[in-house]
Amino acid sequence: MPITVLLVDDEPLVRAGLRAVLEAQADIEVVGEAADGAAVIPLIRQLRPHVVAMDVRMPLLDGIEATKAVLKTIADPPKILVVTTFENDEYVYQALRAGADGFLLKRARPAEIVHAVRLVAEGETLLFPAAVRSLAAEYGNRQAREALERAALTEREEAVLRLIARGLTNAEIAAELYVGLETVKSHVSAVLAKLGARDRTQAVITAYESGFVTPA
Amino acid sequence: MPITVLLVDDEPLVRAGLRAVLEAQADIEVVGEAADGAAVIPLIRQLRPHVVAMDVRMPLLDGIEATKAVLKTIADPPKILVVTTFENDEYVYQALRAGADGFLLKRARPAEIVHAVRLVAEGETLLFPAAVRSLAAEYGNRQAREALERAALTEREEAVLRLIARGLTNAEIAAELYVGLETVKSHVSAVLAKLGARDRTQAVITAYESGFVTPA
DNA sequence: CGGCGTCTCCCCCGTGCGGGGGAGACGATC
DNA sequence: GATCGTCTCCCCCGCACGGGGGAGACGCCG
Repeated sequence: MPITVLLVDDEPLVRAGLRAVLEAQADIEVVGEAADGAAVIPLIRQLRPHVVAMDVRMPLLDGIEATKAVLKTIADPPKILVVTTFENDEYVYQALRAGADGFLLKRARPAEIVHAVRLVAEGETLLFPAAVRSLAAEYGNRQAREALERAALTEREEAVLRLIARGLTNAEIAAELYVGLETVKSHVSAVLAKLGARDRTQAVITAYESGFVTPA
Repeated sequence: MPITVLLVDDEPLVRAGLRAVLEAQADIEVVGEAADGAAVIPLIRQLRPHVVAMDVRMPLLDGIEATKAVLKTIADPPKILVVTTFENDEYVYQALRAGADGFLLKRARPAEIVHAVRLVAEGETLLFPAAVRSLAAEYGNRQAREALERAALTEREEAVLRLIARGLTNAEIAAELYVGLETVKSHVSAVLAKLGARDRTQAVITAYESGFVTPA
C-alpha cells in the first residue's frame, strides 16, 4: 500500500520535479496535482491522499489559508508538507502554526524530499530539531553528529547557526531576526561554545559535516 | 533526429522538473545534467548537445561565467538558454550580454518551456533577438577570456581554499604551507574575489555548495 | 514562592580579518 | 627580449569578530 501524495504548487515545473522525484520510489505514488490552494479541498475529498505537498506562496489561496481550510473542513485530514523556496520564510512558520506537519525546501536533495514525505506519512512532524537530527543521522558523520547532539542548541541558537551558515554577518543576522547586535553576539558565542568551534567559519563546517545544513 | 539538451542547475528538483517536461516531447531528448557551471565544458565536449539550459545563479561558476567559458572554448557551441527564477534579474542581462541565446523563467508553463527550447535550437533568439546577437558579437572573445581567468582558481589558491574549508586561520595556513602570513592573506583575498565571497565564511559555504569539498 | 533557563541587551578590549596599495623572483609564452 | 601570470612578501588601515564580564524580563517548574 503506497503512500499517496497530492502536489499543490502554482509552478508546473516544481510539480513536475516533485512528481519525478517521488514517482521514482516504489512506495510513493503521486495521485494528483493542483495549481492553487482553492482547488485543494475537493481534490482531497476525491483522492484521499496520505500527504499533501503544498507550496506556501500561491495565488488566490496561499498555503497557510489552504492548510487552515483543509484542517477545518476535512475529517481525518491528510498530512501537510509545506514546500518553500526560502529557508527562513515567515510564511513557513505561519503554516506550521496553522497545523502543517512539516516543511521542505525546494532546493533539498531528492533523497531528502523522499525522506520528508515518508516521515510525515508515518505521523512524524518534520519540524526543526527532529528533522535536522534525523537527516544528520542519515547523512552526517558520527563525530559531528554527536557534537551537535551534545550541544543541544536552543531554538534561537539553531536559527542563528542557520543564518551563519548562509554567510550573514552578525549585523545582518540582527536585522533578519529583529533583535540587537549584542543579542546576536551572545547567541553566536553560545553556538560557538556548544559546537566547540573557534569561530563562525568552523561553525559552518560543523553545520555541513553534521548534516545540520546540506549542500544543494 | 531529436533536439538534445544538457541541463545545468544546482537544484536537483529543477533539473528533474525540466527533464520531466522536456522528455515528454517526442522531438526533445535530455542527454545530461550538471550541478554547476564548472562541469559544463567537458560535458558539452562529450555529449554535443544542441541546447544547454543553464541556471544563472550557481555556486563556484555561475551561468554568466559558464556561458562565456563555453562560447570561448567550444568550437561550434550549443545554444544557451538561461534559466532564472526572477523576471528582472540583472544576472540575466549579463548572461545575454555574455552571449546566451535566450532566457527562460522557472515558473513558465511546460508548453512555454518546450517552445523556448525548440526556438533556440532552431537558431532563433528568445527576447531581444538583435540585441543579443550584437552584444554577443561585440563582447565575444575578449570578455570571455578575461572572465575565465577571473573565475578559475590557481593551484595555490585551491590549496588555500581547502585549508580555509577545514577551519584553519591564516596563521595556521601559513604554517601548513611553509609560507609567510602575508602570502596567505594575498591568496585568501584572491580566493574571495574569484568566488564572489565577502569573507572566509562565505567561501566555505561556496566550497560546500559547489561540491569543491564534500561532507564526510 | 524561588530557582532555573532562555532571550534580550550593555560595557570593554584585543586581534584576526580583509581591502588598499606595492614589489621582487621565477617560469612560460610570444 | 619583453610580457604575463603565479607565488612570494611587505606596508597601512578600519572593522567585524569573539571573549570577558554583567543584568533585567519572562516563563517554567518544583
